[in-house]
Amino acid sequence: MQPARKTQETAPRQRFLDVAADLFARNGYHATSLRDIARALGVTPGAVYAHFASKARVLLAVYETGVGQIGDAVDGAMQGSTDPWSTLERACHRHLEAILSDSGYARVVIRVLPEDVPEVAGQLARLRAGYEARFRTLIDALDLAPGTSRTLLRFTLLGALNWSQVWYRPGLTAPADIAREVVRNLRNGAAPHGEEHE
Amino acid sequence: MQPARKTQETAPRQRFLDVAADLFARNGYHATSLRDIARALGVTPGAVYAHFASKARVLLAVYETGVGQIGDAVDGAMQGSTDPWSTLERACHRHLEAILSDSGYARVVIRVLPEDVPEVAGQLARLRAGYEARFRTLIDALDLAPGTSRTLLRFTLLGALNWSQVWYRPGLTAPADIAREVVRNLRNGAAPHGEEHE
DNA sequence: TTAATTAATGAACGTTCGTTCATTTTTCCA
DNA sequence: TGGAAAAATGAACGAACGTTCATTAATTAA
Repeated sequence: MQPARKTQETAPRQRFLDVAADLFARNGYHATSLRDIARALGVTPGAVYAHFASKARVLLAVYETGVGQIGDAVDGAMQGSTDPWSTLERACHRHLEAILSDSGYARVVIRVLPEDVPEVAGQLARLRAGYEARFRTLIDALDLAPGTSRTLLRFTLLGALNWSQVWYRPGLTAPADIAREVVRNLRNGAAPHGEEHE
Repeated sequence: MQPARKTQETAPRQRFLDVAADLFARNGYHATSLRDIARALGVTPGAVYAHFASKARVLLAVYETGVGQIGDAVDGAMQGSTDPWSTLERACHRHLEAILSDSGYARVVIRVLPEDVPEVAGQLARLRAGYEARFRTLIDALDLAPGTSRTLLRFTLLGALNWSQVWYRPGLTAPADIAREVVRNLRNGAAPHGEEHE
């Protein structure tokens, strides 16, 4: 018989990742030291190296989990086919919830830019791109006015959503409401309906 | 006779600011050391302190210039009254040109977040807010569909514009084209005209 | 219970950081 | 041209950084 999966194999590693995700999300990568992470766990700085080869690898592991979390959330919004705009709105809702949540994992993916950490920049960028591909799919499914650039629409949407990390404070408009209005504006415009300029 | 304005009074200080703006914009605040700045000028680290009290003060000075540059650019777009949407588009065009330009000053204002530098966070935030007030004015002048949140529209627009720092590469769509399409999408929507969902 | 494996220690390493300061060099105006 | 003011030097400071490693403690499997 195969030995049962080792119990709690990843438990201590997990604890490191949890606090690293939180600190990276809250203070950024460069402003967070390994000593900060160790201190938050009541542990010595050297302990990190029993689980990770370097600080950059810690970030990479956080990124992987973060992309997984937010990717799963958006995937959940994509299945169960209603019309493409509603699907997009649901995906935006999930995306916002993730990047504004208490969990640091997803927040790190938006807050820390790949080029901030050259040692793993390529891998971070690939993870990010893999996630964002979902929005390419979502937008490809839309019926758009002729001449509309889907690429620019994607960037516009992601920018509008991700920038919320800069201004959002809990207690303001809920993520669901933000998603609804952003998508509505991008779909039908904020100008009064019926008005068209020549 | 008043003494002529001291010739080049600000010349050396200016040179420090120029390279600091460039490095802060390119690599971020924490990833840029005073030694990097000094090295780029062929000068000793201590030389910085003949002009600035601390690294944070260097950033603050860069921020002030940056907010001034981008503010002037947008102010220029706001006078000469055409219709409010065209004015907004021109302002977005200027905003994009500034934050994607070769000059680091304006880029720093978008790239470096106030809370990244606690020593001067309040002052940075105030400078930022003073600049962004222009967009409040611009959006207040728009005729909008009932129920549209002007605040959220402003955040959406600024997010869409500012996020371009993450994806924009020279040679892609020009700032003028980006501004035109972003504003068009937010005004009339990306969906085919005439289509409305129930 | 014991042996092997995993986790963490604690001290230190070399480096870099922001910063200080007495001294020297450069610049500018009278 | 001389003297004041501005600018930069160069060496050093203490602190913090990421990282290493022989050693000890804790956990797990047989």
